[in-house]
Amino acid sequence: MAEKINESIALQDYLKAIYKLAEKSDDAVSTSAIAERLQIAQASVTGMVKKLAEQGYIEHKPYKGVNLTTQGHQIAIQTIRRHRIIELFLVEQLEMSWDEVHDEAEVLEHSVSDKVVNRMWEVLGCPDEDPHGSPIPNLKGEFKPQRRFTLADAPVGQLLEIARIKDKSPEELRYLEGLGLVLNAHLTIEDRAPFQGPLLIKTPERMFALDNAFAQAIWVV
Amino acid sequence: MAEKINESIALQDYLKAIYKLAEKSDDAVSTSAIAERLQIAQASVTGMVKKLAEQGYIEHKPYKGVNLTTQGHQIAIQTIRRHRIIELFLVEQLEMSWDEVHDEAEVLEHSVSDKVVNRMWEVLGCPDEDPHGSPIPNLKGEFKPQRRFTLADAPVGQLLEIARIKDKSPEELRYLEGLGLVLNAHLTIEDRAPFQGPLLIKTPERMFALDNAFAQAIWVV
DNA sequence: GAATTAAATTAGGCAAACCTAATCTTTTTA
DNA sequence: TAAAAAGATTAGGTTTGCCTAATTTAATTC
Repeated sequence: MAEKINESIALQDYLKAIYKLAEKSDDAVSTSAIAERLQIAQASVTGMVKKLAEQGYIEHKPYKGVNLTTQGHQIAIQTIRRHRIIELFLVEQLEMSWDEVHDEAEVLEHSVSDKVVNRMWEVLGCPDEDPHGSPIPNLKGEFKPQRRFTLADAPVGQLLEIARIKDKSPEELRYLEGLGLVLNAHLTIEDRAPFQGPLLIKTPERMFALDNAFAQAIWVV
Repeated sequence: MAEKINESIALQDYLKAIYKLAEKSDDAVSTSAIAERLQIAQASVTGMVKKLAEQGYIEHKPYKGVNLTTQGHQIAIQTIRRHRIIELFLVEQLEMSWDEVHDEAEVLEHSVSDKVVNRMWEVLGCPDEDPHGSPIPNLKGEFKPQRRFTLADAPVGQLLEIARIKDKSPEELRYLEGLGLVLNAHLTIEDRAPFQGPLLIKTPERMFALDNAFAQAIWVV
């Protein structure tokens, strides 16, 4: 008899975190990973996970991890959609800077109504990418399919264009910007060291080494 | 030792409600009035009022009522400023309608950062009035002073311009709109019945009677 | 001025989301 | 494979902001 519960802020944050973690590992998501990402105590996550499972947003196998159900997936995607539209709106319409919009959007994604988000989206011209180059799902929660690699997987010696930089801290973003690694910039991978080693990158301006950790965050076409 | 506490949503709602109630009565504000306005049980209001008083946002004389302190006043004004800027932004930039923006703003005023609100304000051209004609305080919380009356107090037989319509429900706003009573519209009071009775109003289009309750919500220049 | 009514307050509780500490499970390692 | 370490869960507690019911204070009215 208990079904349609509060779509609270916490709920959305958990589902979004699980979605993002699942995206990069493919496995069931561990409670500790969620705790780490949301900066919440493990025990609290266990408790919340239990509730979310009871209410049908996720599946939970104790000691094994969690997976989103269709219902949970839908909410996660919609939350991400909101987030990205808000980011883009702040950058394009309010002329805010790339590295300050993430935190704003993190708050607003929970309080802006669908109506307002959709108006923003229309005003922006119904884009399918946000300022980091991340895809924006459409109204039905579908992403526009794209063929992309991270720098860590992309072919050596080929001209590439940066299509996306996954969430990084403002400091890291500024570092990358300093190197000329921004959305739509062009570059070539000259060499890649083995064992997850650094990459040798050439841009129109210069040549430099990039740690593999960063390479995994940069998507190219 | 307990001083700078959470500037929570509830806090802002209470201070704003007290501000608005004080504005129209001049007296200390009763807990029941707050309860009525916020749709919260009286006992809950008493409890909250106690906390707000302890923390220095209001002064509370038990059984007598409350008044804002300078600190509480400041927060109330800033919350109202946010509200009005958001409303205006939604109307002007997102082309939303007059009667749907209030509820949106009611939520967003608590989560939009000062930085974003100020960018909105600049994009709007630093206005000093919102779409209802209500004044928007500037960054320091000062209102631009204005000489205005409600229809209930305005002189008979003189050409008036509507400068403000105080918060009314969407239904009521639509009723007024149907009569041609919108922001900046012109009209004349032909006659006013005694004992808080109805007014006889003439607009360029027609002539009609208006209940005194509505007259008190309409400000004119 | 005593009795009724209205308004405000106290008392005791609840739900959401956290937390810490203690107790399992599971995995790793010697 | 037994012991140690890592990860997950349970148990019990906190804070915020709300609720209902009971009580107290103030204002009205007969």
